[in-house]
Amino acid sequence: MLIVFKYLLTDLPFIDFSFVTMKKNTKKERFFAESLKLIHEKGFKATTMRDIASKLNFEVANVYNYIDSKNALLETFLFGMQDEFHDSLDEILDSSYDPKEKMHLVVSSYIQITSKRPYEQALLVNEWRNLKAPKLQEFIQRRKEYENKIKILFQEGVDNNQFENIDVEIATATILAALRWLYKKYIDSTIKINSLEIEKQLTRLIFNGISSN
Amino acid sequence: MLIVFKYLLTDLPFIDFSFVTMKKNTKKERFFAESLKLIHEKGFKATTMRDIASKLNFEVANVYNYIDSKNALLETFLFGMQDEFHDSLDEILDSSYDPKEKMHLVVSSYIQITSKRPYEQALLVNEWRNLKAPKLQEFIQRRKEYENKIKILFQEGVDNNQFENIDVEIATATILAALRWLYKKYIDSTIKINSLEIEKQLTRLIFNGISSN
DNA sequence: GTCTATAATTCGATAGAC
DNA sequence: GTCTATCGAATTATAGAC
Repeated sequence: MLIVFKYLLTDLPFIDFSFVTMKKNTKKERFFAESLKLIHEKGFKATTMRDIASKLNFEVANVYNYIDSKNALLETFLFGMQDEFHDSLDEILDSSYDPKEKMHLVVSSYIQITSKRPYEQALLVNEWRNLKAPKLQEFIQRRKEYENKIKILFQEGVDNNQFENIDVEIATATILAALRWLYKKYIDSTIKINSLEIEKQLTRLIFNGISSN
Repeated sequence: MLIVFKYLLTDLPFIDFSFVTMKKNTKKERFFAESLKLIHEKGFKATTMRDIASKLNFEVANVYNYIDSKNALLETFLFGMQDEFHDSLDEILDSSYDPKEKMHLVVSSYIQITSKRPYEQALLVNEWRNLKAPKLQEFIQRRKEYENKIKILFQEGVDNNQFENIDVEIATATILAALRWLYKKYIDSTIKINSLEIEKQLTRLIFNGISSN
């Protein structure tokens, strides 16, 4: 069974922090786009304000025209992206689909978001550890809530006999792990990627595994 | 089908860099064990030589009794761990099992190594980006070779009609992603973990997915 | 918005005595 | 092996002129 609910994907709430995919008209948009790429390539800690300034052909002090601090820059990317995933998940869970259909939708929307913001997703996966004291706990807390929602959804599917009776923690961690690597494909690939084909293959892997018959 | 080849797991080549699981008799062993944990918890860049010295209750200069540089410390952990995974994989691939049996063995040995060295595995997954110029390329090259071997193995299984005809890149990335998160469970969990049960569940997820029937 | 200049701190690493 | 002392470099961030 393979169902694609495209209508929902185009209805995803739009949050305006897509500095990469948007046309870089204003200097501010270009600042965030270049910063985002730099942080992805070098890592947050290894990316200095001088690196960013140099990339934009101006001096270090000018960086502070756009942001208050280096950490605020990271927070902007991470929490913006986290909001997007949460809003998308909540919309799916609030629908009347059954657990299996909902899980299909989760996979589908996850791929959709990743395809639109692969660099932000890379930061979400790799750089969240660099958040500072109050923001870090907030981030971890929200991520835990996200994972809990997936756990509950999976458990409903087990109770429903739509999913195999697998340990909920292991299943959830594995499903999310199967989705979290995908940003690499969108960033590294030289050719245009067909997200529908990705969705088909990843869905097959998550729901039916690699074994034939 | 669920086969566990335990004999092979106990035959894994032993590489003596297990600073965590070994009893910490000598000061050197304790130095590496505490450094490893610190780097995992704070991240490599955020962990200072002063942090390490403080943890071991001596002064910064003493750190250099054990290592030549901060980067050499990271290299020790990462390349030691990489060697272990490679040796284990090569031994499996050199056997006469069929592709599906070999893939079972890969999963099994991967879990085995992770369970023995969860902190080293955490560094292997999260901290390799901090390697410097010549070592970084070497690391990436070796990891690419590892992934290529898995790709080839999967393709053999497809040709063999044992695996579904899924895109090799996507399948390989997903299989490895399903294994790479596991170190967290061994580090975070308070209760003793049954690796055989983990193996059973993860194998089921990878080979048959979450769907029932 | 852009620059120069610099403050204030932190970090990796070394020298050299004991 | 352990210590004190310190160097030199790099970093975030700010002040203030244009």
